Parts: sequence; C-alpha cells; structure tokens
Amino acid sequence: MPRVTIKTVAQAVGVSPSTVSNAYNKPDQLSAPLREKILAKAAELGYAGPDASARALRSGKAGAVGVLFTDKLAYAFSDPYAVGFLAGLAEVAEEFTTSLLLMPLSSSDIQGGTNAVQQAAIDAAAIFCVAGGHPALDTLRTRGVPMVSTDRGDHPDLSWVAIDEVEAAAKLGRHLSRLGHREVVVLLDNAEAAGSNPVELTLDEVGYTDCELRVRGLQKEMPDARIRLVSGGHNAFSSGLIGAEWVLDSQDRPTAIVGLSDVQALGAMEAMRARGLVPGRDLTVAGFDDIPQAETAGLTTIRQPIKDKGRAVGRMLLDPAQKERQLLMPTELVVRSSSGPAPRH
Amino acid sequence: MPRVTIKTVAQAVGVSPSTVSNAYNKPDQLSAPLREKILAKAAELGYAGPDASARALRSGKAGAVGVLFTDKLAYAFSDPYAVGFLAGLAEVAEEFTTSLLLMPLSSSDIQGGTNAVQQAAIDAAAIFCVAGGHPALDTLRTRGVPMVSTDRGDHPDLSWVAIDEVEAAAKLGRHLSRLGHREVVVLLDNAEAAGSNPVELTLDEVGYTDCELRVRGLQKEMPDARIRLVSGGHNAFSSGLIGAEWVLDSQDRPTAIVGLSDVQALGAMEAMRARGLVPGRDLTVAGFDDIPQAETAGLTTIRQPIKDKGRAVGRMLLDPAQKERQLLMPTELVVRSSSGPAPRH
DNA sequence: TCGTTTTTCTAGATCGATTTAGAAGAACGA
DNA sequence: TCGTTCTTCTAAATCGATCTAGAAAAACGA
Repeated sequence: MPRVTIKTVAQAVGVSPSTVSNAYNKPDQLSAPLREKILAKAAELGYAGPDASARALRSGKAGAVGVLFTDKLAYAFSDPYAVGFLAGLAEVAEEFTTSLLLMPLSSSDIQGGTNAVQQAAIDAAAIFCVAGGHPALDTLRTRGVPMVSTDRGDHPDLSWVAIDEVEAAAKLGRHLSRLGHREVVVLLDNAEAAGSNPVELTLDEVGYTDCELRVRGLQKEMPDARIRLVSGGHNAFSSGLIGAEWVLDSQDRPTAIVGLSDVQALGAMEAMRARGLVPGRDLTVAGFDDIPQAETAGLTTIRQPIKDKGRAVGRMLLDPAQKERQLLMPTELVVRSSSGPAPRH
Repeated sequence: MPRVTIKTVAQAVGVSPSTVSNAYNKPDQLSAPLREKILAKAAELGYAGPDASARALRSGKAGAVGVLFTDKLAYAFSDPYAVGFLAGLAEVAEEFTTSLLLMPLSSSDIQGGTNAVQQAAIDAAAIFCVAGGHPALDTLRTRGVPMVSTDRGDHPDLSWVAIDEVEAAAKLGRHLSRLGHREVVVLLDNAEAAGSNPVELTLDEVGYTDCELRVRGLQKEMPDARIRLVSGGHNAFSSGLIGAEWVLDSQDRPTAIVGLSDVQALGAMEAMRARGLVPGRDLTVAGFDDIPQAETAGLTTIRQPIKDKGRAVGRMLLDPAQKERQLLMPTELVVRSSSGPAPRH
C-alpha cells in the first residue's frame, strides 16, 4: 500500500499537485471552495500535510534551529543556567513557530558524517558555551549555517550575545581582594578531568576561552594572590563537590573558592557543610551566573541575565528585524552570606 | 555561484555521485584509497557532507525524535520535573546519536499546516504530559509517527511509560486521611485559568487525564473529605503561589493543600510563608514528583523516578531491542516536615 | 586457461514536495 | 466588441541525496 502523498490527493480531487501544495502554503492562490475541497479530501485520505523532509529540501527551510551544548546533552540539563538559557531561547522560537533541535555533541566520526551535527536539518544554530575551536563549529560553518554564540569569538564577523567575562570576573576579584583573600582556588570544568580524580591545571591547559578570561579577570584585580585552578570534571554540582573535597582535604587550603559556575560553587558549599565548615566564616565561596538556588543557598555570585541572553540569541537567529550582531549583556556582583573576610593567621 | 553538492564533488574527483554517497554512508562499498581521495576533495571544496534534508527525504530517516510538551515550551523549563525527564531522554538520544526536537505546541492553524508539529522532520515522538485528545497527537498519528507517551491512554496499542496515577495519589490520600485532614484544596494547572484570577473547577472541567486520576485517587482514600479543585494557571511556581494566595485569603481555608506538581506545592509554601504560616503546623502542604527542591524545602511528596522515565521513553523510541511497549514505574510517598496533623477546632 | 565469485563502481529511478513560467478563462473598461 | 488585466490553475523542472540492479574489473579455484 503506497503512502499518501500530495500526488495522491491531487488525483483524488482531480487537480494538479501544485494546487494541493498551494492549498497548504498559499491559500490566496486558489479559490476558497477548492481549497476546502482539497483539505477535506486530504483528511479523508489520511494525509497529514506536506512531508517535512521534502518541504525542507525543496524550500530550503527546515523550520528548526539547532542548539549546541558544550557538555553531554544530559549534563546540560543539570545546570539551571543552561536551562534558563533554553527557556529564553524557546520563548522566541515559539513566537516564530520554530522548533528547537538539541544536538548531542559527540566527537565521534566527524569525518564520516554520521554525527548529529551533520545530520541535523536546521536553518541556524545557537552555540552555547562551546569552545572556539570545536570541530562541530567548522562543520556548521562549511555547511553555511548561520550561528550565534554565547561567547565572543576571534572572528570579527561572528554573531554573539555575551558578557564581558574579564570585567565580570574582575568585579568578583575586587570583592575578594578587599576581603583580604590571597589564597584562591578556582573550580572549573575540564573534560580531561572527567575521570574520578580532580586535577590541578595551568592557565594554558584550561579549555574554554571564557573560563580562561574569567581567571584573567580575577588575576587582574588580585595581583598578589596565588590563584590555583582545579577541576573535578564536567560542569556539574558533583564536580564542584569532588574538586572542593580534594582541595579541603589537602594540606594547602585556600581562603576562598570560586566556582566558575554556580552549580560548581554549590557543590563546594556542600563539601564544606559535610566538613562542618561555614561558608562566609571559615572559607569564602563564590560563583558565577546567579541561578535561583544561589539565592536560597546564600551564595555570593556574579549575576548575568541568562534568560535574556537566550531571548537575544533567539532574536538574532530568527528575527530579520534584529540588525545588531554583537550584544554585550550586563553583569552584577551579588554579595551574599557565603563571602566574608579572610581569616587572619 | 552554485552550491557544492554531492555531484560537484563527484565531478571533481571523476567518479559517480553514488560513489561519493557511499564514501559517507557505506565505507565498505568502496576502496579505502578512493574514499580518502573523495573525502579530501570534499574538504577542499568546502563540502560538509550530505545535505540533511535530502538525506532525510530519500532515506526516510530524520535522525531526530520530537518532544511534545503540554505547556508553552518556555514554561516547560521552569519545572525541574520536565527538565529531569528531558535529561533522561537526552541521555538515550545521545547514545543513539539522535537529536531532540523540541516542538512548540501552538494550537494555531492546525488545518493550514504551518504549525511546528507538521513541519517537524522526526522519526518518532515523545509525548510529555499532553492531554489525550490534543489535535497535535492526531496529526502525528496520521503522519504515522511512532509515539511514546508519559500517560496511559485509552487505546490499548499505545506505547507508554507511566505511573499508576490513582494508586500514587491514593498513597498521599491515605497519609492525609490518617493525619485527620477533611478539608483539602488541590492545586492543578488549567489553561482556562491562565488569566490573572484563580478559578475553582469541578472534576469534569479538569483538563488532563492524569490530573483527574490523581484527584480520584485522593477521593478514594478520603471519602469523608471535602476536596476542592483550584487552578492559578499553567503548571508553574507562580500559579501555585497565586492559587494558594487566593485560597488562604478566602473565608474558607482548608487544612491541607495538595499541589499536583511540586512546583505548584512550593508556590503554595511560599504563599504561606508570606502570611506567617508554617507548613506542617498551621497547614499541611504536599506535592507530586519529588524534584530536588522538594527535599530542601521539606515538602512531603509522591516521588516518581523521573529521569528513569525519560530514559525508558528514549529506549522505547530508539532501541529496537526494547520490546516492552507499556511500562509502569514505581512511586513512593516521601514524608517531610510540610505535612502534619490537622489542627482541631 | 576458463568459468566463477568477489570487489568496486555506476546509471537511472526515485523520495515528496515547491517553484517558475505560463495557459485558460473570467472580469473589466472603454 | 475588443484588448487588457486578474484570477485560477497546471506542466515540468528542480531541490540533493540514496537505492536498486547491474556492469566492469579483479581475484580465485581447479
């Protein structure tokens, strides 16, 4: 039994396939009675409208924008920051009746063409916290897919919605510096450390550009401080926990721990709690993002308007009226109980 | 300047288009040296692999599964329960190198064929908390898209991963009944009430089947209780807040408030806090789902394994080895500080 | 050496729609 | 009445790949 196509319907009604197509896409190109007759016949035959793939091929519009996450897709949902971004993006996508295609970023088989980024039928792509040199970006570029990133890249013609990472981190650095902190550990995500053991990294080894920039921002305002970089794995609560445990149980405790994301900082707070340490008194903890849980936990952090970031990316991707191609969002230091003066010794 | 296609590459190398196609899809169908030559030439020409839409059309595989949410897409991300489901689903999708297509469920123009569900190029669809009779489901059905729902439907041949809603609610009902509650308000989501004013509903007016089933479960174990149904809008923290405010400020206060989702219950707790009422002492609050925040807030709730639910749906959609078509997940009553004995009067 | 099997590659049809250019007929103005 | 403009509809080309069936060449066994 052959599938019901536009041709089947056309024959059944006694018109040309073009007319059936027009009935769906250009209602003003045919008389109303005929259109209704076609639609009725289509329903009768069980025809659910033009095939998506065929339409996408011929018209060159897929009706979907891709979303690329750094981490494993499943990880992405564990960070409310990423979820907030998605919510903003989804809001705009909805407005333009466009779907969101979440693509897993498996590094496998880039050459062979069997990875999701190459398979994906999309009109444009949102790049969320993906390192500049990632092969998937090259793939999209050669495919000619317009992209908007949440990081400022090197190319001057790149579109992005971002924050001034250095300046944002500098605000936090100034805060910590004034509180007298000279021994700082920065918790960051790093795929290399994805095993079980936390690792200490040099600035050169830090993967993502925005992480690097944040560290530089801290250094800028804390020239006398010793800043160590530690990773407990992917960006997640558990990595922050593991990384902080390692730091807290070592001989060489810092006076402040900075998570490059709130989830990591919250993990660090949990590690402290388990050891009877009080954030803000025994040790200062700070994060980035200001996710909802940060307020509940009393976490000092750098706020960035994440949902707005998602919305802005969506507009750049979908709204032709949006001319601005590079947008800097504001950040703000939010001081809460998790930060306090460095203990004297 | 014409686009680079499989044909361009074929001509440049001096082979047939079929061979180039095989170079990407069936490496064992051609000699290794030729394959490399083709891939090299492709890279040189800036060819990023077979066009997704064309491939999807010809091969009938889109490489993506759709995800359908009840609410507005943007709302969906505000409920950690939905996010947890997505995380589980994404995990399996990643394993099968399949993308996730989040489709906005705008009810507009179902006939005309311009809505996202009809535009979407997908191989299968996950239906998350969508009411049985929703037109989008009919669209997918006629399109012949395999579906797995998170609700048990009426059709016996439907695939689903669900919980026993009645039994789950009954567990909570038993708990409340033993605590002596006879005056209960149930907070549920309802599109009709999406305006500013909360509404009180009858059981017939309740939209989603699973909501109805939960109410029935409560009734079953609380035969003497007066159970009122109130909606403050969509499923969200704010709706729970609004609904509870309305209830608390009325003449006719209940002794217990049950949110049909934790986010709504948490909203209700917030409304109490603002009025100086202590959950578990002045009024009992309970929810459904057991999202992470429920533990922090001390919310009594019915736990369901949400991430596993997502994983199971993913397996049913993507794993051919998965034969089971209907799966009942376990639920558990988790008693925390937000529930206590009904005050005597 | 000759037939048979295997490997490697290709021609041409096909997937299901949209688009372009234009035909046929109706409506219109003078 | 006749040319012009609108409206309504269609034929045929096209989007970019994959698939089927089979040809050509190479390898093999006896």
